[in-house]
Order: sequence, then C-alpha cells, then structure tokens
Amino acid sequence: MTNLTVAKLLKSKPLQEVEIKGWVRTFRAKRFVALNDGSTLNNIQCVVDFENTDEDTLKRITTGAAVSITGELVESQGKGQSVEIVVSKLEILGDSDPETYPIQPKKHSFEFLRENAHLRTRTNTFSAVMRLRSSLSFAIHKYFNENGFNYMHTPIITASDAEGAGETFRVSTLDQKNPPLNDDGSVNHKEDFFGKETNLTVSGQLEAETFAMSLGKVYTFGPTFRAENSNTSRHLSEFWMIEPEVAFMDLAGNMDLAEDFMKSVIAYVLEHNKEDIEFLNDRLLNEEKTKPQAERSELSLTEKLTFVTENNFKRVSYTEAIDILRNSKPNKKKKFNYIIEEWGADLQSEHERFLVEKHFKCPVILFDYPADIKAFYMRLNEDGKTVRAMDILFPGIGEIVGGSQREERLEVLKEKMAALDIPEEELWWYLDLRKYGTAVHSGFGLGFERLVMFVTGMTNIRDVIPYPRTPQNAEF
RNA sequence: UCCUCUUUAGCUCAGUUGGUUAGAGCAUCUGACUGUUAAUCAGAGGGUCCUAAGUUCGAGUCUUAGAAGAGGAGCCA
Repeated sequence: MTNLTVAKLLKSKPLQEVEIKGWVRTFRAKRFVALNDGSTLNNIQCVVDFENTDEDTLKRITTGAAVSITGELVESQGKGQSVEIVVSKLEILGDSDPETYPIQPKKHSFEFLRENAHLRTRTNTFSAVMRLRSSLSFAIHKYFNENGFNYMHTPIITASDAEGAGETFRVSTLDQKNPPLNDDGSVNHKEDFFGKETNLTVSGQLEAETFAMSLGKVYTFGPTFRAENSNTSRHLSEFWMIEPEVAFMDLAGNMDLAEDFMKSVIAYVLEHNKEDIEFLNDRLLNEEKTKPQAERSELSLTEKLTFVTENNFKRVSYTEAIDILRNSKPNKKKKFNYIIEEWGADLQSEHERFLVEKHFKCPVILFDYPADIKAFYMRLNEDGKTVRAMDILFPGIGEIVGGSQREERLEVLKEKMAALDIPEEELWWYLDLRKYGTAVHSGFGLGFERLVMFVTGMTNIRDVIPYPRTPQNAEF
C-alpha cells in the first residue's frame, strides 16, 4: 500500500515521478483522464500521450475502469486545475464495459442511484456524503473521549421489549413451519435458542443506564432496529443511534450536554470537511434554483451549519409552546391539520416545524412534556403532570434528539410500570439500580442518520446510509 | 398502515381525442478532429411501453386488479 493519494498530489509541488491508482471518471479527447481515488472529491487530470500509446490501451480507458498511472507531476498548462500528471506509463488494472456500466458521466436521479447503491459512491455527491458520515462518526467518538465518557457496547440481541419504542424484529432459531408448542397452542420459547423470546434491540438506553450508575459517564453508538412499517424519507428499519447516559446529571445538564455536543461535532466537520460541504452546498443551491421562490430556504447549507454552531438553542417548556401554538396564526385560521386546543395534546410535525422554522427560526429544545405522552422511565416532576423530557428540534429534520432525566425513585417507577402493565420480573435488573445507590441521572438518544442528513443537506435518509434497510427492501 | 402521484430506449423524459413503422436529449458504438474541463462535428444501433385480465375493428393511451418507486401523514430517532 502506498500513502500517496489524489488529495495529497493536488496539494503537492511538482514531482519527478509519481505512481497513483484510481478509477477513471472521464476520458476526454483521447488525452485527458480525470482520475479519482476516493481520497477527495476532486479528480487529478492525467495527460496521456495518445500518439505513442497503443490503440487497444486507449480504448480500455473507459469510465469506471481501474488504472495505475506513473508519470511526472507538473503545473497544468490548461485552466481548471493547478497540477496534472504527464503520463509515462498507464496500466489498466480492471476494465469497465461502457456498454453496461451504469454510472455515466451525467446527472443521475437519486432513485436510480439507490438501485445501484454498490456503485453510487463513485459519484461526487455520494462520496462526499459518505466521507462526511465517516468524519462525523469520528467527531462523535472524539467529543465523548475528550469529555471523559466511556464507550459502551450494548447488546444487539435483547430479551426485553419493555421500552415500547416500536415494533421489534424477532430473533429465533425455531423451525418456522413446525415450532414447538405449549399446551395452549402458543409457541414454546423455552425451547428456543436463548430459552426465551428475543428480539433485535430498539435502544441501548436501559443497559447504558446500568453502566452510568457505575462508570459515571458513558455512551453507546451502534445499530438499532425497528420493525415499524414506516414509509417515509426520515425512517429506516436499521439505523445507528448515539446514546449518552450520565450519573448525577439533571435535565438542565442534559440539555447543556446535548447542545454542546451538537455544536461540537458540526464545528468539527465544518473545519475538516470543507471541500465536501462546499460541494454539497453548491449542489443544493442549484437544486433550489429550480424551485419557485416561495419554497426556497432562506439559509444555504453552510449558513445553516454555522448558525447552529454560533447561536444558542432556544429552550421552551411544553406549556409555553402550547401557548405560542394556540395563539399562532395558522392555529387561529385553522391552517393546521391538527388544531391545538387543550394542554396535553401531542405535537404533530407541522407544529414542530412551525416553532422551529417560522416562530423561533433556530434550533429549539422543548422540555417538561405531559407524562401521558412520554415513556415510563422519565422523571416525574413535582406537579405530578409533567416529566423531565426534552426533544431537540432542527429545521428541516424535525426531532433529532430525544432525552430525559430518568426516574430514580423506586416506588414511583414501580407505580408507573404497573400502570402500563410492564412486568417487574422482566426489568428486575433495571429496578435494582433504584434499590442500590440510586441517583439522579439523565441521557438522550440521537439518530445518527438524521444528523448526517442535516450536515449534508440530503433530504432522504436512504441516501445517507450505505445500504438502507426499509420495508420491502434489503438489497445488498 | 392510510392518502396522492409515477412506471415508455442504458439514463432523464415527451407521446394530442384510442388509429399507419412509438420520439427527443444525454449515454453507447463507428468515423473525423485534438490542450480538453458535461469537448465538438457527422452517422449508426438500441423498445416485452411494469405485470395480468378486460373494453374495442384497433390500446403506450380507457377500465379493474397486482407489483415496484417517490412525496405526504401517522409512529418515532
């Protein structure tokens, strides 16, 4: 393996002899190869002496072919690039039949590229998106590492479905056609691989709480699975989630952490992935031009990102938000599909969008939600009606973070579980945390793909994960 | 799961009121040209009009059912 990359060559001064391998993006005028190796968005131009190269080799320089090029790095004679390689030796490593190669040097629709997801990272947009995904993932680990968090691997296969975060995928090795049955005709899971009913995890939160109550500050970053039949541009059946959990931290601290975290990782990619963000910014600007004036967004991608890093998130209680919504124009003129009347109503995405995009025009943290519309483990406030939950809403994305201070009082937690028919036997270990050395603690969950969407400006979640799993689709 | 829209060449799309041999741009191939930047010019090949059934003398076009894709809603991250 050589350390030489196109990214390094493009920043280099002239060099006597260089060898570089990559894939042909275009071959113009039998002379100019645009070569890309994935290290950067940009191609390096390689100038072929076509008069002294045999015809067979020239014909095999086609879009998508893998080649090895040796030559001299010189200042470019033409405009459009500062340096180029004068080719002395060109070797075809892998041919690419132009009759059948699906990625043409032209614009493709994202729908078409999704069907060719194994090749779509050979385009500028998807290589930029996936480099950003990788960079963001690193920024997340870096942030937690520098702030004293321990990285925890929570189990993928779990037995409890107690959280009720949606439909789960069952994990079983029983014979599907002829499973062992109980006397009452139900499937006997005692004979299953784990001796009980198991499923793919919907969240690592409950396990993360156990580590928070011993290691103090922990986070998980791994795949989660939901078998919901959701067909939207914001949902996946398999997605990656980041879940920090911190002992002795209350809801206010949780909001501080979430805001600082979001600002920090976005600032990281703004600094380290300038080229890719600029490219995606320009791509969006061009796309916006095709829309009518009224539908265009006020801020460009880079402006939106710097806006997040430089402004404080607006913190608003659920009760205040209901007042704002109740007195808002769309509510009075009945423009909302769901009219806000009573305290206690769940907010719909149209309401969240109104608050973020029209009213406050910045990221918003909503907190202290009615207990009835939130999960059982959230800390009940002294008013007995609300819980210490918080959601962060981002423009264009909606809910990106959901978190809470956890209920640390054993008796209150037991009452909540009883009210919701959650059997204590299933979560005995979770209750133990409240029996032995219980303490205030908090955490949140962040959908990684939604963060990648925000940072790249992509509008379909299937375009920010390598191989999306959605209902009726598990190709690749 | 619900609502709406879409499905015609490798890709993006047009196709009139149901009427002869289904078109364009790009891509591909052949030739010309050669310091190009989505190169240019000339020519050629390329179609199970998503599937099935129906109406009709005749269906890419109309009807019904199904499949796939997209957008929105719900659920959520």
